[in-house]
Amino acid sequence: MDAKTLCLGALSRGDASGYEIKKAFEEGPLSHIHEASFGAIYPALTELERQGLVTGREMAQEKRPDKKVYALTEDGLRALHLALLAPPARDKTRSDFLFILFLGHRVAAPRLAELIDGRIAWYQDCLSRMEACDLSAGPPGETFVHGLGLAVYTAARDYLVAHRADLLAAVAEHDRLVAE
Amino acid sequence: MDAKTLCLGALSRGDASGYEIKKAFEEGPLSHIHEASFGAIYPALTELERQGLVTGREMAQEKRPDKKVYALTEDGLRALHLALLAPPARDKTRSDFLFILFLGHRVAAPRLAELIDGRIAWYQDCLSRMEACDLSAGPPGETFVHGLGLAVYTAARDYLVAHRADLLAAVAEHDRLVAE
DNA sequence: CATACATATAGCCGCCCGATATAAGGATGG
DNA sequence: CCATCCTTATATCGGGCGGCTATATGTATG
Repeated sequence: MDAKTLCLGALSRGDASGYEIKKAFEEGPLSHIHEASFGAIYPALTELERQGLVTGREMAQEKRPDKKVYALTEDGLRALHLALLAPPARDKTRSDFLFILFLGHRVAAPRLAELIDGRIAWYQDCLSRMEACDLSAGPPGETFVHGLGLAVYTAARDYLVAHRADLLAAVAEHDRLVAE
Repeated sequence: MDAKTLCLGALSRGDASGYEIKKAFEEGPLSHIHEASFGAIYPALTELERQGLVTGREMAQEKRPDKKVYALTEDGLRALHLALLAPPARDKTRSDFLFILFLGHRVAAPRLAELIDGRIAWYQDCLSRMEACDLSAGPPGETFVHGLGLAVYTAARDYLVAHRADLLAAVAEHDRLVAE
């Protein structure tokens, strides 16, 4: 999915500004689903407006800078539906955390412990916020993905908690053997 | 992690060619951990060799094109260790599948069913291959990440199987209400 | 025998990301 | 009370990357 399609998708949930679209991908309902940066969002919105797939209107605000709010047009909704019918690209994961863990025997055990504990805390925090969300009145797709996220993050958190000590012991042992 | 660090990490497991490094990220032990393309790998290896972090040697092959095999130098190992100590960037996920599911009420139920069934089959296949791998003799980090992957993919597969019918029914119902 | 895939390397171009820039307002600490 | 940092808001730029094309040899398939 390119940045324009991601913006169309975000706008299909309701009118939003570039800043709000970024927030949706960064910490909102679309986080952990796809990525969209300011460097991609603003040019995409400009191009979508030029193509007539969205319309933008200036909105004055008090105590905050004015913002430009975008809305999907009929053409934009059609373009989104077409994009959703295209075969999805395979998922792509870029995890420095997993990469470091994978090479964990090259990292001091205390540092590994710190990373794992940080990740456990991050999962706890995510899960708390997700469990605090009531999506029962939302569209079924959003509810489904929310539940899937809960299941996956719970499994990951539980695995880290259950195997944390084993990994640290194994890394310490591995270091000991290598030192011999 | 940039492409050079990813290559250093891959080479820390053993000497390899650019093609083999790509394979490690595409379908090998590093798949689902990070991404590395040919467009990034070959320039990275060239630069790493120029910086003295790796050395490359031509290797003739029978019935196959000759290949260039790279090996880490001492400097390269040091550079890798430094990179592993840097704070990891946050994980990034780009999933067209989740994006389409999230907007699932905009997709025909039969198409959604097809996508979910395809994803269930994909998880089954991944899990079978992962369960067939015996990593007990491998470095502890690799074993840990392998176990984490198993746990996460099992949870995801189980959730899709358990909630598949509910989602399709909810989407059909959502379509019915929208049509009224 | 033509086509497709695997193995192998390389380069190119467009897209994207992270950073910087600008600006107004609130929060925090000295 | 002021400096600094954060939030909100938009925009742009340069470097890195990905996907594609290119070339080449060998095997597999229809």
